[in-house]
Amino acid sequence: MATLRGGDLSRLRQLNSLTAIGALRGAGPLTLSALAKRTGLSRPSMKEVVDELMQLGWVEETPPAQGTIGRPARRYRFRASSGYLVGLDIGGHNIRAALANLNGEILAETRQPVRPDTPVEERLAAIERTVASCLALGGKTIADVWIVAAGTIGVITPEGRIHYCAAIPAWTGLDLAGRLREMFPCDVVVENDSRLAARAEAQRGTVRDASDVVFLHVGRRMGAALIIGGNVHRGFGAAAGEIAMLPQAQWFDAPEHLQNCSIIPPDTSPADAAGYTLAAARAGDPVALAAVERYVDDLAVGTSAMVLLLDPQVVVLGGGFSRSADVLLPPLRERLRRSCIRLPDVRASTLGDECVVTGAIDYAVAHLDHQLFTPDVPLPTSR
Amino acid sequence: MATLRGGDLSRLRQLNSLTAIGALRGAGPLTLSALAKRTGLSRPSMKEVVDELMQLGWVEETPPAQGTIGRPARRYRFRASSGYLVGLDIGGHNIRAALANLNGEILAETRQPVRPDTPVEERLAAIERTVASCLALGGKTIADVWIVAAGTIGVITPEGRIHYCAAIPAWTGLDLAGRLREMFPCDVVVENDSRLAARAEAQRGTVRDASDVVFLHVGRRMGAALIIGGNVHRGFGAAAGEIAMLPQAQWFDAPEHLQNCSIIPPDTSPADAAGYTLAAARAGDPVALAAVERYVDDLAVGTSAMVLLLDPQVVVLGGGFSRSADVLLPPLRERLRRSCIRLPDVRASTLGDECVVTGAIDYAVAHLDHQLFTPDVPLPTSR
DNA sequence: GTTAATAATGATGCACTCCTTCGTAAGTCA
DNA sequence: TGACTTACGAAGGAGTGCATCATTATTAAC
Repeated sequence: MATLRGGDLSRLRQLNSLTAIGALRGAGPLTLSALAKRTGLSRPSMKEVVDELMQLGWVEETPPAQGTIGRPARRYRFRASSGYLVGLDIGGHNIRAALANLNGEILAETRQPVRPDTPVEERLAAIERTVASCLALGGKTIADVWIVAAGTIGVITPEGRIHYCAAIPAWTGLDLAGRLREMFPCDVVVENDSRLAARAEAQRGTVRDASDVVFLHVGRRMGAALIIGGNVHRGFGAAAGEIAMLPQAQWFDAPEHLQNCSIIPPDTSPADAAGYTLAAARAGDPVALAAVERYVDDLAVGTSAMVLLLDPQVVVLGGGFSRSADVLLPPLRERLRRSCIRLPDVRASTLGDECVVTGAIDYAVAHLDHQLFTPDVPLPTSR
Repeated sequence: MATLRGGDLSRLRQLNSLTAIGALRGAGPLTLSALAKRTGLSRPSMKEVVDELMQLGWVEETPPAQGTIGRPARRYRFRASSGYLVGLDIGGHNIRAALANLNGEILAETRQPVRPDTPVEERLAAIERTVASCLALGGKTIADVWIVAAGTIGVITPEGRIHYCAAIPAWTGLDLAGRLREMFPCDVVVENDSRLAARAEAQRGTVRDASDVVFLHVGRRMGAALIIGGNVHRGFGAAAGEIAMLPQAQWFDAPEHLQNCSIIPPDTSPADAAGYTLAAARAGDPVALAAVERYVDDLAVGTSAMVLLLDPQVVVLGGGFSRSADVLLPPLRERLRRSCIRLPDVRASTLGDECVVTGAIDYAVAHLDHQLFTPDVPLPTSR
């Protein structure tokens, strides 16, 4: 009720225009009648709204559907190619970029390996290269891009500085948003990677149906994010979800159980170690199974805390280890059943390694929506 | 954006009416011009809105202000006495009732002691008596009451059953909402007591300015509640905030440190034991201070988990022990500073023992607002 | 006591948005 | 080719909000 406001007749038109845009973005091309039905407006009114939106460049006409009875209806769709969005995943070992249209449909993706100890300037240069190649792959230039949304490991400030980053030591203290703004002449937003992955999960993953979700970002690093009331919870200082910092949660070192298991061949690369243990556990190796048990024990402590505190509808296991959800979920469920009041639905993520960069695109879309739905914020020209 | 909808012209009027009601509820009597200024509408339009609201019985005129230059303006106010609200705090040792008008202004309060082992039927009878005497005290009858909002210890289901209650053993399994509905011929809502106290704190307490808050409900029982984005977070199964159930949080038995301190005289009643320890600690008794340290150690573990997870703007210490905030807050701050990324503002509640019953009234007001702001929900007749 | 200043009131006309209705147009099907 | 179906477009009407202006009630100053 805080934000509920009436106003002018033009405000009403604005609301109806936005509802129409929302309907068009949600579903593919729609006829006027279909739009009217969805928004609750009458057809003539809808016509006027759509005419206006076409004039503003937000909506365009598409060829009518074939083979329908009666006079073929004009069809309209959101003009998703008025501008483009770039998503970035700046991780310890990889930099990923994605190019998407205003609907968040991904048109191109690129990836470049880096190392956790890559110096800052070199890493920033790699980011620029990755984005440039992604734009080239999609046949666009940076001038076509409206928003760059970047996700990175670590605790970030609301303004987009890296407050603390254990995974990329040199990252700590960097004004990432500032540096990216120097690099890209458009709107830049920066967010924690786990929260972006959670967003992707809520937008296109396994929890599109739920509005209260605990997202576990598990892999070589442990992270978490919360979706509350349908929104990714950011926290007052943009530091929500950092339960790994609590010693009692036994989270920080939990992956060690999997990465230092005695059955791992000595020449295995660190990137594959945990995978080896998980695969062995799937095959029934008792030592690996014991390691998994210990890992899940630790994982469950922090997860229980989150579940007890938030009583979410769903817990999602995402991140690198989610590929082994078949091994991890049953014991995790078992632990949660014992410690929680109500066992939430426990699911595995269906998004792969692109979850963060996908979430970054979704974050950019949300940012655009926010601008769209907030009067007084100037929009990039759409025509 | 999910709930953002345009619509009809009547929808616009509805929005403006609700904005007007909101403005009138927030501030005392307002003139037409003041209302217009607040809502952004023009004076003539405001007039029409107010006329309609007067006709519907939501708004009434009050005598004009004296001693103003120019023609005195008519003043209008929300007709808070169109109906009444009852708040209930059903605790282990006390039942409290409050009667308030539709603005949430409390007109009468009553209290009746009970015991944790009071049988269910007897306790329900006590509830009925407490409410009856409260109504009598306020000069109203149950027919004047639109909503009864009840808070009680324990985990409740979304439907208002007691899922589990450690403090009142016989309470577990009771369909509290159902029994109260049999008792009172009006709308009945049931909520966890800590969440109600948090709501009171957000509405009239120390955190009116913050939208992300961790509320610690500390006393002989430990509870917690979260305010996220300005809303009290309830959880999918209405079981949010139950971090005390997590063994690692060391919360459940934390009050024992204060209640079983060796310096407490043997004939002290259990209700006063912790208070004795806290008072001794304030006076500098080393044994009491050590007990307080141990208590805060435990309290800080669960609090750290919540702060790390949610990154709230404020942590509020409420409940019975908040009277000793001067003793508890400094060491709690110290612990949190060490374990958290960003130390939130740590404050003491200013509401006393009536925090839950006050919060129940605020919950009833919120429920009424919800009905007001949700079309299609029939309202109690207001005229 | 009279007059000027101030601020609210009430009435009028206008602009905008949405709705209903109806005749017309453009397809499919028999 | 004609019947049927569906969409289009235009016209008229109702509801809502705004700007404007003459009127009214009160205070302040002379």
